[in-house]
Amino acid sequence: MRPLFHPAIEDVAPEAILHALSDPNRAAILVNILQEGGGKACSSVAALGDRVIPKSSLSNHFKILREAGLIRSERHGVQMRNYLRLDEVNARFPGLVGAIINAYASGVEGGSDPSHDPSQ
Amino acid sequence: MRPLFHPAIEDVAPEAILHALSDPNRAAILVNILQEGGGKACSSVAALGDRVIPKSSLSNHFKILREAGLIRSERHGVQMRNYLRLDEVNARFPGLVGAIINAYASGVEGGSDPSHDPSQ
DNA sequence: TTCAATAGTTCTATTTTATCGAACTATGGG
DNA sequence: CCCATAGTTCGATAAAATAGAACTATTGAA
Repeated sequence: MRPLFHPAIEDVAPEAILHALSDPNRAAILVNILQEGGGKACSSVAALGDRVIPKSSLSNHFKILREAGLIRSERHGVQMRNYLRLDEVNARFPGLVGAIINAYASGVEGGSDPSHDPSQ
Repeated sequence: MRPLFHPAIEDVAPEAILHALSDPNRAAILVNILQEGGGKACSSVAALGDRVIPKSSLSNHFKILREAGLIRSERHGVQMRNYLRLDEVNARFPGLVGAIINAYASGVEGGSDPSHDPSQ
């Protein structure tokens, strides 16, 4: 099994990030990891909303996030832990990921905090 | 020929915008329109960089931008003029389009003005 | 050390989406 | 009416996403 490719931050392309996050599932995974902070396993996001995602699809989603430069995946024992590369990505593309996360949050995908009204 | 669908701004989804702009050609078209200001015809962006885009593909790109809520297309005589819906989109998703344009600009895709230094 | 369980990856077939040439439609002018 | 221009739609092919099934890696027993 090849050892998981992580692009250097200078090789990360905007289109890859946009493509990765143009899928609401993947955006939700990113937010999920962000909320944890400490490295999330694939299996712990097996369901997003009411939809159960097959693990082959999940694995692919993580791969796309990884190869877009958004996350780093490390094996810890039997499971894989995923960490955001936010600092690097923010240094390269200031405000990009934040604006995307805000955009998704302004819709009504109230996963954790549906108690406010953003912008209007 | 159906009269071109433009979504109401409140129906515009973040994933549609990200998907639309995850294609560098479409991002370049958007920037192109932005630089003009006054309504750009499809045919006037027939080539982006060194690549000539077939008009059926171009038409499709404009359609995707339009249905993502990013542009408005109006027929003026024999041609179609395309206008950004930036104010609306910015009101709904603050900073999103700007961050995306900046991200693309920080790479070296100098389509029309290669005479400057893009940050690093 | 062999076996089983867990966590993910890879393979493969199927579906979905994108691309682009060719044909078509719309508008304006001679 | 006919032609030119500008764009859309159609249709065939190519590329990408989805998800079930099989495989690999790691850990922890027996």
